[in-house]
Amino acid sequence: MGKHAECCDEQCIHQELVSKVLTDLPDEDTLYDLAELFKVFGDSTRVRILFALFESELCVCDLSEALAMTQSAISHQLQLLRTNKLVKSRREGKQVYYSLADEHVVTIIAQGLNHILE
Amino acid sequence: MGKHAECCDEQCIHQELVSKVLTDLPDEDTLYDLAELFKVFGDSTRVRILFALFESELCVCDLSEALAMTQSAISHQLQLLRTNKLVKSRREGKQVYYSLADEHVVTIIAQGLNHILE
DNA sequence: TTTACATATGAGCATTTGTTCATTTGTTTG
DNA sequence: CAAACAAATGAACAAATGCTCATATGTAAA
Repeated sequence: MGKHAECCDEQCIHQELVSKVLTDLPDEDTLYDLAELFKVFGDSTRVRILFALFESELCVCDLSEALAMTQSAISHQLQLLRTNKLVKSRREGKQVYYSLADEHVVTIIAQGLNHILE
Repeated sequence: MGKHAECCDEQCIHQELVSKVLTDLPDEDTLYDLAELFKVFGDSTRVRILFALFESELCVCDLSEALAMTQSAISHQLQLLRTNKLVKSRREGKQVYYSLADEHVVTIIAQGLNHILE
């Protein structure tokens, strides 16, 4: 005990509280996955892509045009969004259409907006 | 038009959709702030700190002990959390107690959990 | 006022991240 | 089949990030 908290004399540590925190903390995997999920929302390019998809499904080219970014940049970000199950894709001929994977995406972004708009 | 979408021949672009997306996209500042907010949640150390504060307010030393990290590392992250108004602090003697700034924090994390737990 | 303790902070460094560029893959049309 | 187009992908590189270490600041007790 006190292994990492050599910063202070342990007399300032509230042991009961710390113990409770330790038992109630989600497991490492959950914490990691949760952080990874939010990391995906933590980039304005990806947020803009998601907002764009609020309207309707769009192909890579549409997104590229709407966000004024290269096809490659958009495509890379779409892969990341897809890996994290925030968007899904559907191929139709030469084009691939992307859309939101589920309603969680909308809810999470709405909560975020709530916070920054105070 | 088509400035950045040299990837494709514009014949694949759905102009009406793209136009609608452009008018409905939030302004740059909002998008940036939103991404910045989620970026804060996008790190497992910070997520762990927030989870710990679900229990009760804790001093830096408690957090350092609970998360098994140095006081400096915790302190740096707390500053970031404070700057983004996710936690607030209260000094009591030599110690500084941190707690969640508001309920949005809980709601946002809950939504994130919902998503990863499918 | 000196000493000790709790926290904050700046600089440095290794790692991660987002974009670009070049190329490849998949699909349709001639 | 070859040619053209839409999208995906790997490598490279600059920028951002999170931690460590050393030190500074703020507070209380001796």
